[in-house]
Amino acid sequence: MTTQKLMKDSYLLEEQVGFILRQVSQRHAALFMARMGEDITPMQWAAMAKLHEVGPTSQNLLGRMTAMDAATIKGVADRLMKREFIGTTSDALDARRRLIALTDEGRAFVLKHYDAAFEISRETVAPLDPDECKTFIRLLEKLR
Amino acid sequence: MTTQKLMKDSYLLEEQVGFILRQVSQRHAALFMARMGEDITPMQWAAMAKLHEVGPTSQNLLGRMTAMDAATIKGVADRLMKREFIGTTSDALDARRRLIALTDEGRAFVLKHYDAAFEISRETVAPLDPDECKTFIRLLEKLR
DNA sequence: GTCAGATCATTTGCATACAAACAAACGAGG
DNA sequence: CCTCGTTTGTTTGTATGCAAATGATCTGAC
Repeated sequence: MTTQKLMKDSYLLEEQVGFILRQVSQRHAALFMARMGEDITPMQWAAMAKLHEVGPTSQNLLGRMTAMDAATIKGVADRLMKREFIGTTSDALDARRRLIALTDEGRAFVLKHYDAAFEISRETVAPLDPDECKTFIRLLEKLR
Repeated sequence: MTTQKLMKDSYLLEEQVGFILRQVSQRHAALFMARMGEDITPMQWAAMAKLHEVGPTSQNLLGRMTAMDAATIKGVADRLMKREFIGTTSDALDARRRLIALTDEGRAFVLKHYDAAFEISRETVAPLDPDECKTFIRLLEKLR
């Protein structure tokens, strides 16, 4: 008889999935900053890319589509508004809503940075070969 | 002759690895909050777990070991100090350094929450079967 | 020994994040 | 038509997260 199974492994921070996730996110953010950091932040880009994808929407809905809560999307929208990348219109059907839409300048910005955005995604998974990449994305999607 | 390869896929936010990474991190944070949110934040836990692992260290070094920059670890350390989970001693060999160490209360806190911390890591990868989990961790580590 | 370059800790400024609380407006059921 | 339970947008407060600048200190090359 040994003490097998009675002894638990130590809790090593480096081995915890949450910690590794954080480091990978940090690396992704660094890649983003290197390519587009002069021009825009990751969250502001996400909001504009989604707006470009789906067209005008309410602020809260845009937040839900970009995984930002109401308080967070408010700040992001305010900063995009200040730069005149987006504009608002009142909704005739719902007095609470403000429709958010890309301005011409905002649309031009998205198109100009389209390739860089693709490249950031590619760089992020560059350490993986194509098969590994497919597997990784598939498993990652199961965890969201 | 067709136009194959001339047409690029659209940039869909949902498909970008950075966006999925963010959602998985959000889910992990939610699991953390559900289990330990009343007691501590993820970053404060990371700092204490690392201190428990390696013993007393300087603030900057602790930051490096927990993937926090100097400004971030400062705030985390201040809040842990206020709760008296950690304490500081001056370093006889280097007047710039302040050695940070767990207090008895801090050490007791870590031990008390050890199991919950393990459980959070397990829950995070629960949607994967054991083989998938091994593969996922292995690939994730290649991206950090 | 001294001095330039590195390290440690701190501070400021800006940009997320999210819980909690609110007022205004909507919508369905009675 | 009224009311109760949502939804929308906003604000406040706390906690990261990181760039950049600063002052104090250390360290290695000369």
